[in-house]
Amino acid sequence: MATWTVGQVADLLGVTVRTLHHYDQIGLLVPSERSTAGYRLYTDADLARLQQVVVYRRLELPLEQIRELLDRGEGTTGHLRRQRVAVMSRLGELTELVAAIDRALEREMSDQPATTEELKELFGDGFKDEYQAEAQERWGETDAWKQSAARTKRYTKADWEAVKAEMDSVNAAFVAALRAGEPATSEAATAAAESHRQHIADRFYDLDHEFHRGLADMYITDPRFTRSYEGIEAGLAQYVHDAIHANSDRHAE
Amino acid sequence: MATWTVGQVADLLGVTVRTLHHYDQIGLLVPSERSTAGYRLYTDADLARLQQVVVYRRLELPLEQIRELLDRGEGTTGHLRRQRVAVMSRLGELTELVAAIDRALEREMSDQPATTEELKELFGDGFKDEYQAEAQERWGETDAWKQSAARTKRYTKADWEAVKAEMDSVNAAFVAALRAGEPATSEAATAAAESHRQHIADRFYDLDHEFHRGLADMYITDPRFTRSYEGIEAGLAQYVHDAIHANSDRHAE
DNA sequence: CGTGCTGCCTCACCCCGCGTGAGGGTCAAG
DNA sequence: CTTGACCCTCACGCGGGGTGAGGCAGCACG
Repeated sequence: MATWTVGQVADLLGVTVRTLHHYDQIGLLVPSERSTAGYRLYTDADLARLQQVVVYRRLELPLEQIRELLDRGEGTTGHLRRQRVAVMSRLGELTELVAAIDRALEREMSDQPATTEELKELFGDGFKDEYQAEAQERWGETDAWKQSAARTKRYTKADWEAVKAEMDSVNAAFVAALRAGEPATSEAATAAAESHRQHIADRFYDLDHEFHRGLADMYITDPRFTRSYEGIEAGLAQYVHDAIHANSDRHAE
Repeated sequence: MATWTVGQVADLLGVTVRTLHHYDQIGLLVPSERSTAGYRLYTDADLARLQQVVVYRRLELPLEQIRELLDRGEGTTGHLRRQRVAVMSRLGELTELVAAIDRALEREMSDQPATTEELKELFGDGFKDEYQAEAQERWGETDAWKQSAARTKRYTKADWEAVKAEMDSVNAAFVAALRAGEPATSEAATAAAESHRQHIADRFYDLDHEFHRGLADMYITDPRFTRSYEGIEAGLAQYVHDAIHANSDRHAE
């Protein structure tokens, strides 16, 4: 038996028949064959693909993105690595949440009934104050941090807009390279990485190629960075990370 | 200023105005007041409730369930504790997933092309084979495990159905008590716990009150158990856990 | 040969948790 | 007295399917 029908596939991989219909309809998983009666017939290859879909879906990636990922057609390993990064990022978020709950519990225990101000601090969007505090904790003593603080202090609204625009264009370059299927070691990708480095060096703090690597690593280990890159394009965090390392390799020669 | 408008609340807790409208519409969070012009006005208490909603929502509970939970009328601490348990459980699930991905990566690295069978084994529904194997690893040497294996080996399909029916009725008792708002230390809840113990003692292995506590702990630490209880009713895992401990306390006197 | 039964097909509506307008009132500052 | 920024309601859209309805396909049993 070289092919399976919907019901068999459904049992095998733990999805519903309706799901298979849906995936067929949106073109995510079109069975390679049909019987004369119109029955969907899935091959081994189809099953392998479905398996990938199922795993990616566990990460709650939109089906559209899953399709792009799978159609980018790199080995399974690339997908798996990306998945790992994504899940780790979610893990990080939840860990943060636990910490927030603990803080709330502690406060509650000590009978401070938690004012509005504190609420915001505890659960707010978790990016602003909390991040600032943590950033300072992590890098407060470093020269880079001080330099960055000094420079940005006098930035006007217009400056910030320019900064954002520059960053957007760098990101766009990364996305373009990624979509074009260029490897992270390609000219396009490493050029984008170099722009990235220069942008930061211009706007925030001196940044050599070695330090740039550290930043790259953070992009895939800190959930907040990962999330913001993944929000732009699936797999982008990992790609940017790889491209920066590749660029630093080039400049090390 | 004792009340806030939608926009202020939105900024404060990091939700959108539309979300607040929605919550009002479905009765999840109806602002305590309205201005003469019809503006929604949120009080301190409303904010506290919203904060709970926000946290529960991060756990991806359906809004309907969140409403039930909040209307059950327990203190903030109770909610926070439950939330902690739930988040931890989700963390466990994700950790499992990372482990699964790692296994797949390893296999991929060692150039085993991974057949469908193997994939299924790796990612399958994660409850059947995998659980069996793990269970044996954890308890394979214990008397309880051997006893259970010996007894259940000869169970027929009809036996299994009876077992399931018994378990369902015990669970129904827990749910009824929970819904009625009975505390976990109540007669109803501890009686259900006692039935639970006897059911297992009858069907699987001898189970005294001390060992029963161990089982209870597992219900809130092992994500698979947590998930299956939470799937029946939100908050049930914690409730069953508490009821079992309360019951064991009674019998220890 | 019919009669069930299970499994497959398509078509089409429903659900949740909002996002995103459209069209219009409110309120404080200049 | 206008101009924005904010607020209101109403209503449609979307993703990822669930859940029928109505109708063939294929096999077993009598």
